[in-house]
Amino acid sequence: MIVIRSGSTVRKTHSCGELSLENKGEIVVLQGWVHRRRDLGGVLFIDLRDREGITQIVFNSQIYPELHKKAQELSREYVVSIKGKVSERSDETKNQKFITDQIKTGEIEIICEEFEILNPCSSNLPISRLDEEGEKLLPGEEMRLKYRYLDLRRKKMFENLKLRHKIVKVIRDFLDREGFLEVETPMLIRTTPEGARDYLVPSRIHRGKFYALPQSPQLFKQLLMVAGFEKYFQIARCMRDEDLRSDRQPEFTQLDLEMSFITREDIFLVIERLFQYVLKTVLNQELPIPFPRLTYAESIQKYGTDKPDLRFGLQIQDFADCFSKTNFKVYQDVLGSKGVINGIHLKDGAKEFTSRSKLDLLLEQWKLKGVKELTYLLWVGQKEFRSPIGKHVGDGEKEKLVEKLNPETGDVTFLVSGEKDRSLEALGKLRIELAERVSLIPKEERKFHFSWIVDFPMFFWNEEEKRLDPAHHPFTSPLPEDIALLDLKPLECRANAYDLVLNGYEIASGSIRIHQRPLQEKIFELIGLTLKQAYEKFGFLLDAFQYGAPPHGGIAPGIDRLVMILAGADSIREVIAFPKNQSAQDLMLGAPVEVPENQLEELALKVNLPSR
RNA sequence: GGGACGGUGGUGUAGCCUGGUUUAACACAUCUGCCUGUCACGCAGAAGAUCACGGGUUCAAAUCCCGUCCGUCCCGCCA
Repeated sequence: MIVIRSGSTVRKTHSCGELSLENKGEIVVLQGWVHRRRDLGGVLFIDLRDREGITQIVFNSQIYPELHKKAQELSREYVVSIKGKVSERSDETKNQKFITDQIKTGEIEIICEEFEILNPCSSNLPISRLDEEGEKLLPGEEMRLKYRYLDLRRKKMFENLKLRHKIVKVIRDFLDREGFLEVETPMLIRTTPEGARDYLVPSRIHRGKFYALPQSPQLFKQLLMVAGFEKYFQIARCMRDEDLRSDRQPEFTQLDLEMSFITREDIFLVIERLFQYVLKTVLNQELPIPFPRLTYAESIQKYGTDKPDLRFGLQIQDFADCFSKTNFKVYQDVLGSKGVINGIHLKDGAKEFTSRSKLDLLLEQWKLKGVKELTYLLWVGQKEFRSPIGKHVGDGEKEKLVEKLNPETGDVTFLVSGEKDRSLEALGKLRIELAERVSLIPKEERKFHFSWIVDFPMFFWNEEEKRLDPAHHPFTSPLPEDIALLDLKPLECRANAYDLVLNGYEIASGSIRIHQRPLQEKIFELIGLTLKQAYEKFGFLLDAFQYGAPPHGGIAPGIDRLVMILAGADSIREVIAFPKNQSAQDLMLGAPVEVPENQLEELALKVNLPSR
């Protein structure tokens, strides 16, 4: 017989995380999931779980034989309503695991007097262990995503999303107090020529035409500045149809923020204070401000990337001076052709690279990655090293190396020679690999190193299209002192743009915008948009600029990455309730999916798949 | 689009290099029985896998080779 219930007639009086000795003797009702059962024959223990915690329920055959018999039915993940008396556990049977500052349920148990099964659960659960101890037994991500509602029952996932909620709430509280106004901007907008691929939405009313989903609310927030809102923010969803990574999803959330009548210093200060407040409120951690600043050029030179992980040193050093008079043909040629010799000195590297064969293996691996110019010096004394290029290094160079590095036995120096950008990029990646291999980044210890990267170049050269591309976006203003370079050497012109970097992740990007029409027109021209094209695409912005646009600028921190780092997770999927897999599918819903012919007809669309 | 790694009962892994002594092993989950103080309960037992798919090599393929599909990570891409 199927019993249809609209729900139990009784309501829970407490959560599974709040009872303690203070409630001793009370009759309570708990409702939740059967987390685990321990059947000892005459006595049956049920761990009842809800989002707040776990409380032990006891069925005793001597006290309530009928109830004890009926309770045999209870199995994992059954949803039940339990009525019973809060009872103190004897000292030996108290569970210390559930006696903490926040939780006291290990002190007590519920002697069940009545229960109701609100819903049973199939015995073949695709995720067999939902407890914390079972984390190593978790199924692969495919399973977890397909049965996401089960995966989300796990404490870790709930905590991650709770942390996310708190962070977003604290951000809203802070910005509200600072006088920011949250404004919603449209999701159905117009496709833009620049940037990432757009997600398109066909229009039924205007057949053959399409909306695009926003890649960011960029233009709207600038227009809100023109409208005089002065301080705007939004927790905004953004969509970009590009390939995924562990820190990139096709739809993601940004704290979008913009201010008028300010300089970048005002942006820095408000963001620094915001993150200081977030860390204090959410993790009770002190965050010193101001954050360190690096120019883009410095960051590339010292760390080989524009998002350096500052939790450890291992800076890249320039070794050109050591080899300026070398007889080694390879290095002569490199230095003679505007090349560079850079390197990283790893103290006590021999504790990881215990033999030359391990170092040779590393060289092999990097050769496969396309970095042939990597070599090493393994120091076997304060003045002696073993190296594949050992016989090419003369006494003069050796002296300079010793003077520069002051090495000790066991140190390893890694050198990469060649074209500047490529070799620095390689060393930047090597730096991360070395730090991981010698454990310079302690995982348990939550360290958060924020830094600003400033003075980005205005443009990069796009070799395929033979034109300048904006490094940030086309509404970014140049540094005032570099405006003159726009005409002369645009590639040397620096932008008034900045990134915020946290532990090696870019977590925010922003700029002071252009607010004057002639300059905006000039930038469009430089990136290869004719005035006519610019008007077609961005006429509304150029129009707006002629009606009194205030100077303005902003920034957009990525919420998913921020929460991921604060949660100590290694993928943003761990902090998104319903994420997509790497091929951008929702495995739970089975999206994307074909649509019925009549739906396409209404939109005047025809699917034309290439045959293969 | 490219590269690396992986796909073995419901779930996670071992076995694969070096083909046959494996009736495909282990843990978790499931089912049955026993058990009154467990808390990742314990004990005894049972059921459950054409080893992702297709082809090839071989007397013999989970194991070697080729192709396809799927997953994760990375490169490209992400103003």
